[in-house]
Amino acid sequence: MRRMTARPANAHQARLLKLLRDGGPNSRAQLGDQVDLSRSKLAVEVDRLLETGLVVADGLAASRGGRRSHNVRLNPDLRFLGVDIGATSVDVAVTNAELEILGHLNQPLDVREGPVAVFEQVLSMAAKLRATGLAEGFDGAGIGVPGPVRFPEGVPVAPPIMPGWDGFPVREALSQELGCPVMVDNDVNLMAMGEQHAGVARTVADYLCVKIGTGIGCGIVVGGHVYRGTTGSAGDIGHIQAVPDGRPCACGNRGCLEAHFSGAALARDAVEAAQQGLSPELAVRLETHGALTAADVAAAAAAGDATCLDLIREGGTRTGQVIAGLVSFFNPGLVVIGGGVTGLGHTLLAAIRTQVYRQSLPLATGNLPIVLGELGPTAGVIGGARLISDHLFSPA
Amino acid sequence: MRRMTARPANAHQARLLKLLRDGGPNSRAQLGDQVDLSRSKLAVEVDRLLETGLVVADGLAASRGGRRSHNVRLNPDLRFLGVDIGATSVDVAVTNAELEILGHLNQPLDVREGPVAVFEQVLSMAAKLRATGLAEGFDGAGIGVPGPVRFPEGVPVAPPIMPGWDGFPVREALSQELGCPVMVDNDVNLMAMGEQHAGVARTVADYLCVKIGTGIGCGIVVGGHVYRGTTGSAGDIGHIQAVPDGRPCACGNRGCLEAHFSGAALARDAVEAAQQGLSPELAVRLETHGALTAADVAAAAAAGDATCLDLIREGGTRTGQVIAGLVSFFNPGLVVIGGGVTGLGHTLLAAIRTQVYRQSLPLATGNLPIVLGELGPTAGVIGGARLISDHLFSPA
DNA sequence: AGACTTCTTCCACTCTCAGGACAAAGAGCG
DNA sequence: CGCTCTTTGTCCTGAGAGTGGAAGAAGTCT
Repeated sequence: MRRMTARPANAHQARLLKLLRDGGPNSRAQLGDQVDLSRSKLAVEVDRLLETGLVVADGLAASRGGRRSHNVRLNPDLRFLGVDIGATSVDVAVTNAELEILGHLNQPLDVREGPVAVFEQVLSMAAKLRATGLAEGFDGAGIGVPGPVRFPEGVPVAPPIMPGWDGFPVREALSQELGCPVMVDNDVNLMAMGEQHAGVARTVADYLCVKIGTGIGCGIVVGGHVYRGTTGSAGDIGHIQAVPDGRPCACGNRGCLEAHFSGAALARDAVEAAQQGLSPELAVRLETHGALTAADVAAAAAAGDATCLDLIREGGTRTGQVIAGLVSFFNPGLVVIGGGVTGLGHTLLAAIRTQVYRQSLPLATGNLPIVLGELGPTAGVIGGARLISDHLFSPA
Repeated sequence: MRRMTARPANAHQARLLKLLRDGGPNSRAQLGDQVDLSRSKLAVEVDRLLETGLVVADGLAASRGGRRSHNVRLNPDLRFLGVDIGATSVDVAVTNAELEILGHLNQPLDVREGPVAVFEQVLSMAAKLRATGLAEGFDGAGIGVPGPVRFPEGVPVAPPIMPGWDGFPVREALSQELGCPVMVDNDVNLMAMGEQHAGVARTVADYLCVKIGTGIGCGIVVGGHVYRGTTGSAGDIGHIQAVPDGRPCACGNRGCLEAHFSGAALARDAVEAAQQGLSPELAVRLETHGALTAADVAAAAAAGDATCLDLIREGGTRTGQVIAGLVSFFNPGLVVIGGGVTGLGHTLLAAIRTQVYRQSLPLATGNLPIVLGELGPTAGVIGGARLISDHLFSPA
């Protein structure tokens, strides 16, 4: 199939495309209820969208008491690629234009191997998905990388954990390889967009999305839009000081949140605890696997290991301290916790909640839900699809 | 004179009004260079604005090489009132439609005397300004209060330092008394708007404005607009924990920034230092005035008093710690320090800068100016005028 | 079967707006 | 002073956007 290259010609068409993306197949009449255009105008714009091929007819809608309406929907052959490059693994998924995941692959992969190796992997995963018949090509791709990005150009800038990526033209390179438009963003922002599109944050305009993985980051959504900051490093909360004169951090300071709690820090703590004989559970796991990860701590904690529970609680408290400050500052309507360590689940969440509700003022916390992300590993890839669809469904 | 009640009829007119407000008298041709409208369309809209009386003809412009253009400007009889209610004093100023201050009064006043007493004072100050012939009435007023505000209604919500104000319909009451439209906001947000309109922040879209007065607050500007948070308490950074297990704070927690550094805390520290004989300079002042304020500390520090310099430095360091966290999180393009304690000047600024540049990541601080506000006590009242003019110069 | 709803199409009419033509008013130059 | 060139303001026409009414098509419900 030839790929779509059409773009909406005006704001009305863009609006309609987004309604169809978020609401699925819809009748003209239903669309009319949502957009405040005259019937005639609406018909004209829908017809033009049909001409472009972005939208296709989709049979008859159920009657709402009178004549049945003709449904329209986004072209079911449209395909977006969502790519979430993490520090230690990569997710690649194919979605349709309604951002439903049609196929999803996950592979361990060290981002430090550099852009060339990573792209090779990503492209081969994309090819594999294509080979299953899910897609003949892609109409757009949204990529997340674990570091700050100069958003308009889609280029990582000074990413601490991605040696070799600084200044690499990710957007341009992948656009060439995939032959479709590409947008690049921070992985945390992608997760925030994903949870906003299909997860817990569907109804709030201002919220924070804290991702605790190998590192810690925070997606900031203001008025429904991701806020990226002046240089694209907004939300980089891993290096906020959580413990005065605390542990040394890779960044050169001491007491950074990330040094005290993150996937990496937790793994270190777990090994230490195992070696000191504080946790027989962990010691066994260390023996068998040769290494420990956050998942081991989660499993041990689930089995009732006191040391692991303590580790989680202390990490949650540290994280809660930092989040409490952010809540006072930003006064969000929701805080979402996500990322690799969500396996730690409600023990972690409870510790964070306790600390935030204790430290922030009642006016800010009064009606503030703090919840786990709903989408898990799919948040990032859905966010990627959302990112590129927002771009493509805007007037050129 | 009868007060103006006209409002722009569409977005084009609103745009033109704001250009005239920010750029002063302007020729039609110059306006045309800025708004991307055809000459005919522009002429129509300008004519309509002239009809409403919001805009008046203003003679001929200088030639730009051809026929001279007819200037237009905002009606010079328009008057806005800017009111900045602080914890211990109130500022009232009259501006024209270009937000130039025509008259300014300042009086000490304890906000805890309650809304009725404070409004009496404010209204009498406004009357005094009117009596000087600066204004025959007001076309709008912008009010700042030292606490969180439910912005759409203009009502303070649970303000910690304003007993008796909770839920008081400030906007409605003052609108009645003044007989003109009124908008109410947090005093810190007003300062942020003032510095953005006429101060150091004219050219940045995303910045933070930290006001250190009796308390500490932070104005947040995202994309040129003040961000107020879900419940209107965004920027309330005074109760972020700066010192673990630090001093007890009025809010019930320990170690809040405000408990360690603010106008109030500094005064307490100064009295203590004087009584312990650590600072002869302060002791003398305490003797003569019976009390000490931040201004005394500033004066003593300027005279070289080591204890005072230390107090300021330590306070700056605490503040810098918190700001460093906010900078990492928000990645602003500028940080402005203002409020009553700016008298402490560059000693304070240096301490804050040192701490921020040390603790935040280079990507966020790389090109981050941290500067003192330019407008001093006029920032708030200019911000007030700006607030109401933004409202009135928007389509109804 | 008939009355009522809902949806779609068609059409006439209004409004907006851009851009060209032209006149008015100035600058610069010889 | 006269000429040319530039800039500004005004007028006009035509294209396109958009509204709302009317009528027909396709349902439901009694």
